[in-house]
Amino acid sequence: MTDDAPPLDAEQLGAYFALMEVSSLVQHAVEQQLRASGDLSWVQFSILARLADTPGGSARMTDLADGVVYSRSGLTYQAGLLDKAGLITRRPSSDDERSTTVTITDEGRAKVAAVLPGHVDVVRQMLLDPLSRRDLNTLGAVLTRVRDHLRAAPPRSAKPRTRGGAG
Amino acid sequence: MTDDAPPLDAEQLGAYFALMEVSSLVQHAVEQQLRASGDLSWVQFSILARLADTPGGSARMTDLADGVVYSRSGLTYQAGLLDKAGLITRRPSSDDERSTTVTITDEGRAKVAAVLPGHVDVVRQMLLDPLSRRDLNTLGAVLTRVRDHLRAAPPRSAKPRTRGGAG
DNA sequence: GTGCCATGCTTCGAATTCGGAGTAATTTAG
DNA sequence: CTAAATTACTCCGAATTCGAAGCATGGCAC
Repeated sequence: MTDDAPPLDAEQLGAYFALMEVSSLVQHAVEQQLRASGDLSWVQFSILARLADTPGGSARMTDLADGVVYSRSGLTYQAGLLDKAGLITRRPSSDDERSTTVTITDEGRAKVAAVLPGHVDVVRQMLLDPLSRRDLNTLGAVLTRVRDHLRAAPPRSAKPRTRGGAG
Repeated sequence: MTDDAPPLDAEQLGAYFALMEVSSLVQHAVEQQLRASGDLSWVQFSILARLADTPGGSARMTDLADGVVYSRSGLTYQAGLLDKAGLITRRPSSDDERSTTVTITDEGRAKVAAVLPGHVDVVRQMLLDPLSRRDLNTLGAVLTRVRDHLRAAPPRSAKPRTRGGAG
């Protein structure tokens, strides 16, 4: 077991709880707005936005799943919904037959364009408004560093693909 | 409608995305750890932790729901699970008969104590390690300001309690 | 005291999520 | 080239989540 796990002090706890609460609140509000303005969930919007931001408007399922923190099966489900709604198309990748290439449709782009202003509004109102430009830069810098750290050393997804060599 | 919603610039987008991704990653990892070490979900842990931190170890459902960003029905469900597991007890409040007072049991406290070290470990490893003390303070301060702002002007939970006479 | 609305919680049905099993295709080893 | 391992995705069942409706209690007006 853990021999010594010194508790977190007030500052650490405060930062942790504030992070979780703020992100929860923001995500909840964004989800409501997205649902009301375009019948989209947060995940669906994330998928569409990511596709819209990609040069060809296409990506493989895996790339999508990596970008969005999401299970593969959940992504399949949502992609099915999006497909049925005509916002994306799916077809086997030409390069790898086992891979599915997802492409955003014009209707999908229109949907993103339609909900984006409201989305931005909510984010601005909830997250950006109370922050000075300086605070914003700092927040971005700090969180980016954390994210890079997480990507470099994921505690759960660490899949040493060559289990034998270096440990 | 939104007449003009100027898009977010790179810094704003970066901060927003980084916030959502980091919190998602951290929550996911914490959830895995909690599940593995004590068969608890994040919400269940939040409930227990909040109760354990309360003087009498008790709280009303409403207070719990306010603290955790959660629907009432979801809280009822989780409280039922926690009750069945013997980690909390529920009984009608002596003050308000319609209110349910939730109290953490000794077993509940033991559970919290059991999973806390691992929980702290994960948080430290994922969030705290890559941050300097200075960064941590800044992060906490900035996020706290955002949270206060959100609590002061909730865009969705705004519940004008005097509905204007009409019913 | 009686009637009416607000509040607190639970139940219900529908939708979403996850992990694991299953299928198909690519890569690697010999 | 053939067999085994790996990778990519989908299907399935179980668990969790939410919003709306329902039930009971409390506060208030009269």
